[in-house]
Amino acid sequence: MPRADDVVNSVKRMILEGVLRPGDRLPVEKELADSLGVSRGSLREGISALSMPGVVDTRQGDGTYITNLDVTKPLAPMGFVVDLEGRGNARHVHAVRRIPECEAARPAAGRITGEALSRARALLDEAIRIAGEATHDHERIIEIDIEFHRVIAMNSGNPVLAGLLDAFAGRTVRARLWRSLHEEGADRRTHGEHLAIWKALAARDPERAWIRMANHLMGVEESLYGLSGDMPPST
Amino acid sequence: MPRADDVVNSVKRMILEGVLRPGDRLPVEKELADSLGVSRGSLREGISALSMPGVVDTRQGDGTYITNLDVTKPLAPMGFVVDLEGRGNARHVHAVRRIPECEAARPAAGRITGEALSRARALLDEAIRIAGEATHDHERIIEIDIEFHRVIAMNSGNPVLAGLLDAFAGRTVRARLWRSLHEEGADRRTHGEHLAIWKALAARDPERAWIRMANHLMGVEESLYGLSGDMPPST
DNA sequence: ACAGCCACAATCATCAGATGTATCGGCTCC
DNA sequence: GGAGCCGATACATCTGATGATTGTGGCTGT
Repeated sequence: MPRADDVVNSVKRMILEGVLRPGDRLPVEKELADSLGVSRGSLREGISALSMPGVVDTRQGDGTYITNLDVTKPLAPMGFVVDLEGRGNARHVHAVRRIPECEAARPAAGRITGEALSRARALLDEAIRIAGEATHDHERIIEIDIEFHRVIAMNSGNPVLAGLLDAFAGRTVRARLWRSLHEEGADRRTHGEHLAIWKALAARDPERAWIRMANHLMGVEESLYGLSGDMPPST
Repeated sequence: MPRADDVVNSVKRMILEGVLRPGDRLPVEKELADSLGVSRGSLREGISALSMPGVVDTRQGDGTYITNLDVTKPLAPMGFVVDLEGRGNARHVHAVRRIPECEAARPAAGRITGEALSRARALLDEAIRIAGEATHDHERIIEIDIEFHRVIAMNSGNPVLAGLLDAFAGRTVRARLWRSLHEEGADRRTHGEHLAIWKALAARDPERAWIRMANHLMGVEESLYGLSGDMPPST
């Protein structure tokens, strides 16, 4: 077994046994390397592997710390695979995305904060303003779209759900989606659908929010692929 | 930005752009390091980080290869976090899992093959047989449970959905969560619920399959965490 | 006494070079 | 033609040195 894997397992075990706890700082590289019987290079490889799924966080000049472990972090690397999957299976990816996205909108209607509601509204206002401008900042529209959906996901009350949506509706997937969408000049229609979702949230109406969200995403899918009775799991 | 992150991003980009494809071998360390303008040490840190979520696989004396990327691999580290933080996070994971699982059951009812149906039935028969035995092979029961759900997911018609469920309901994430369940002797109740799902599938009744599946998973969640009106996104 | 600036020490980041070890593929010998 | 040897190749690991960044504690000026 590679030395770096030893490091990974050792640190994991130390965390499981409570020797290291969230927020703790790991021993200095040299010291930890010696105590594990590996060189600094191998140690750093192991630590690097642990930092990918967000188990540890290392800051130059300061030290390496155990993060506040939560299930959301390991979801991030999944976004890459989803992006990749989107090259050949975009339709399937969108069909899957629709499911949790709708389920997030439902509880969000019941528990979204006034602040988040305002923020969502501000985003929509900015979007329609940009759509009316001559420059038509495409990138910014995508940013807003992502952020709008993220606000909803984060108010669903389930961090895992929010993380999953981050992975499935990340930048790459969304960019591909908007490229074709924009060509049809669908900006305004999209804005209308977003607004309908916002109103349902503001009205604290879960069922309405669910329907508006489902309608929105279904519309997007149809304008991309047409209406094929093939495989999409119906909702 | 740390050099190792450069490596990670560069390799990721090369994969996304199709320069590197699953199964391909990466250039030799020295060569790749030079082309990215980093030292071998930094390169290895980056590669090490990529190997944790299973993006690449490196074999001594041979080379480093791009793996067959699927959504399951990046989620493997999540098992660790679930083990660690336990209840709080696990509940969220389960709540999220329920959503796509139910949505997979629906279309599966309409398109599942006779062969898959037979296989699912055989699994259930084996489960009830084992439950009746004195030895009571828990591990095998868990295997069967995973496989039963997998058969359904694979017949949903959406490979991405099947992958997602593999990730969320696969061995790494689920093993420990379900051990306690089976220790309570809930095997028989679980079997009854599974059978109800199977009957709905055999009857080609999507709505019935959805309900049976939702009922099943909800029951599991309740026996694990109790009925808390807290956060689970309602379905 | 307090605020702001500065130098120092601790710590991670990165590099270069050397040596060990596993794998694969071709060659030899039977 | 097949089994076994052998060398080229590639990763694995260590050592030692140097750069970059951060946090801290002391110093200074008001």
